Amino acid sequence: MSVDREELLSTAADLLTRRPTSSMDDIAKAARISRATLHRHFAGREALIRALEQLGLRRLDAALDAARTDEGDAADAVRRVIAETEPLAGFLGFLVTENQLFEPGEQHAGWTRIDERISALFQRGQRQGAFRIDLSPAWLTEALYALITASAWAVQDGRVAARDSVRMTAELLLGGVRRSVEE
Amino acid sequence: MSVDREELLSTAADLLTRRPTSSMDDIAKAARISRATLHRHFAGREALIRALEQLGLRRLDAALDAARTDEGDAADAVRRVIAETEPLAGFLGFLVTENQLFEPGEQHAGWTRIDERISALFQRGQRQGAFRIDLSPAWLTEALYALITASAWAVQDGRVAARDSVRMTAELLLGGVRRSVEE
DNA sequence: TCCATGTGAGACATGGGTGTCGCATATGAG
DNA sequence: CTCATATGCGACACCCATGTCTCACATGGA
Repeated sequence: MSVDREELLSTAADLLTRRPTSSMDDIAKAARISRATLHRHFAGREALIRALEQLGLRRLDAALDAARTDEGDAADAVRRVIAETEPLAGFLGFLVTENQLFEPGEQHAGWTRIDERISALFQRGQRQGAFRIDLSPAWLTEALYALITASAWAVQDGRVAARDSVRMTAELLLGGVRRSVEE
Repeated sequence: MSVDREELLSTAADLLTRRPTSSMDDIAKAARISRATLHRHFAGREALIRALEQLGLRRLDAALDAARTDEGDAADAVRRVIAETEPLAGFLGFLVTENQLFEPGEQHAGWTRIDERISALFQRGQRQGAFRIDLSPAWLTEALYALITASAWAVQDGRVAARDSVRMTAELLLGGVRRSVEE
């Protein structure tokens, strides 16, 4: 009888990832509940988006845990991060877009922790001599987000094959476009 | 007396880049004209966005011309592209976001010509042996857009210094994160 | 069985943006 | 100067999403 809040959030996330402009009514229909019930669980659209943001943060945190960012070779860790976050890419893209759309220039507190986890990985790579030091960890973190999101959209638009997505993203971020001597 | 259409579009572009959710009234105020006059020049918000898209395409075309994409070393040409498009980055980010928001999965015809110009540059680099061939030109093109936009947002948010923006973007795209032997 | 809780359906008011119109006014060309 | 054109201002209706409410119904536990 009662609605599973987590499942409701997942459904909303899926729908909004595909159609970012979906209304509360659309979301309710997708979850097979009435709009009234949706409002009973989330005070309003604002509250729903906030909850989705928290969901995204939890998922991203879990993905970073699974990627074991502080273990082994830094480059391999970056590859694992990309592989683990790839299923979240579309959803994260929605959150970033939503954020950029309604409060450009501001940054939510919840993301700083995630940023720091990723930034720490790049710093580790720099300390160990595997990564170049003339690119700031903050910029590398931004670039990682951008490439993961771009990859998801490119797959969605059919410009990149889904099976190549992770490799393309990782290889570009790690090695760049220029042909290198090593590897 | 008469309104300069180009100047009006530029003003709208500036405002929407800063505040993507601006209403027609906001745009009219920013251009110091009445909302009625704005509607006399553009049938509606839809038409205005379309016109802004055309403006973006023209500016991007001009930037690619200025970058002389088919001259000299391919890597240098990529650097020039980034340098020339950097002033447009925020505006292009708005267009991409708007597009992704209202018609995800679709691609506008006008962009394919631009895509092909950039893609051709990457292909040239691959043919000349300067660029690696295991990353498709289509993906590299997407990545270029993503990094330029991300760079603009990072600057806007204060996470990257404006003076480092072009270098950071170009260096990451060309060389990647991994420390390389050359250079 | 009885009752509390949660849900569905629909109605309702509200707010904000949009699109259109009429009318007064200012500008520039002839 | 005269007139056509373009603009400003305000009003109006319209649409859509949102938020709230009521009432009836279903479910599950005591």
